[in-house]
Amino acid sequence: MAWNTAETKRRLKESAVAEFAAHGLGGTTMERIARRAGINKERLYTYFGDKSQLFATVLADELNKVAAAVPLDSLDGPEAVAAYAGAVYDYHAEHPELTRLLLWEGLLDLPEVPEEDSRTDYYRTKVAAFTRAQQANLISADIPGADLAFLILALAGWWYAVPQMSRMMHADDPATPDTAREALMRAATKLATPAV
Amino acid sequence: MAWNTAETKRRLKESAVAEFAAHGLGGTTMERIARRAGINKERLYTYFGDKSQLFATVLADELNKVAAAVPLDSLDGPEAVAAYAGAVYDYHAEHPELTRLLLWEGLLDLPEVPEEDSRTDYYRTKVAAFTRAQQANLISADIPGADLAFLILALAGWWYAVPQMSRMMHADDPATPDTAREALMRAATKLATPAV
DNA sequence: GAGATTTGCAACGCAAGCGTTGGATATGCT
DNA sequence: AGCATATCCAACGCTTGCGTTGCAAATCTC
Repeated sequence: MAWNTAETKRRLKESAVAEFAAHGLGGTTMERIARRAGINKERLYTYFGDKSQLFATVLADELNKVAAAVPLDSLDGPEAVAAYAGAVYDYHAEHPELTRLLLWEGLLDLPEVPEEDSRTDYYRTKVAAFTRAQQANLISADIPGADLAFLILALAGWWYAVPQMSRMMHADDPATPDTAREALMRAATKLATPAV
Repeated sequence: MAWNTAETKRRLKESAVAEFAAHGLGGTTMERIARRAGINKERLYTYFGDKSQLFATVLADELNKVAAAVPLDSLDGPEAVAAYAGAVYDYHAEHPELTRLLLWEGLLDLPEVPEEDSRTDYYRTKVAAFTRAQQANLISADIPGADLAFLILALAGWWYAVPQMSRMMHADDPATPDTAREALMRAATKLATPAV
């Protein structure tokens, strides 16, 4: 069997993403990352350094993807904002590991956020799309662009951050992914619609 | 010195809340909980069982508080909804540990949510306040009450769930607690105002 | 194809942290 | 006072999991 370092690294990182997303930094063991990948534990150390370095690497690589995630060029009205919110929601549904990594990063309160610069750039383009649409009077301007963009992401992400709260609040009439998505899009539309 | 079991238990639990909130289940050690409380580790085991039982106990006790947290009797209009959102935001600011416990609980994805019944009751009263206000035509009814209530909490909580995202999105014009609160209240008002 | 280099792994040393035990000190009961 | 019981803790055993080492197999170099 031919050497294939790149593939080995890829498999280890893929496995690390899954384990860290599922159990966090503290709950994950190097042993299990290696076993899941079907590769010896020692490879992790030679390729990625110790556990916290591996975690930082995984965060850096994967969370750039989250920031870049859903494309957003221009917003021509409240409906486009709602469509964006829906797309973000769908992205979370398709990539639960990345969402969880993002939340774990928030809880860990790291002094330095990995890849902060490039991620900031990605977010900046999203915010710019909102402010541009506001200046063109296409969507409501009574909430600052950065805040509006952030709150739209809040509406889409909260379902995944505290699923147990959703369950308890919808005890009498359970939320399905569809009803949640529908509510979210209506809310996004309202936030983006100018007040009369 | 007289025996004071109750006080000892209270101090241990207080310490456990702080440690679990700061480091999560995996990142917390029983040793440190005990040391922070100035009490021997063994007490934890006789009083609360093992680590995961202690964690469950802490969650059960503290998260009931979160659910009950901000009183909400009746909502007489969109401004009242905004005031409620602001109060929830303030509560998060004053009790960051409890917010973090809530988020950790969400990430752990426990099969059974501790104290689910009583917490559900608390949430039910919040949702009821929203649906009642909707039926009385005091606030917008185009988003189902439970979803609206849930999304209001999303707006207030997201800042604490992903502070790093807030920082990156506000890179050009940093958010302060005040601007965040202001944006949140405007958003809440918009969500609660009937469409024209 | 001999030697150097790289990739891989089983087995190990060692530290951290969980949970326990044996005994000391304080309180309650008679 | 004397016996029983409850509270407390220092010290310990033992498991888990981090990070390493020594060696084998595969690939590259000349």
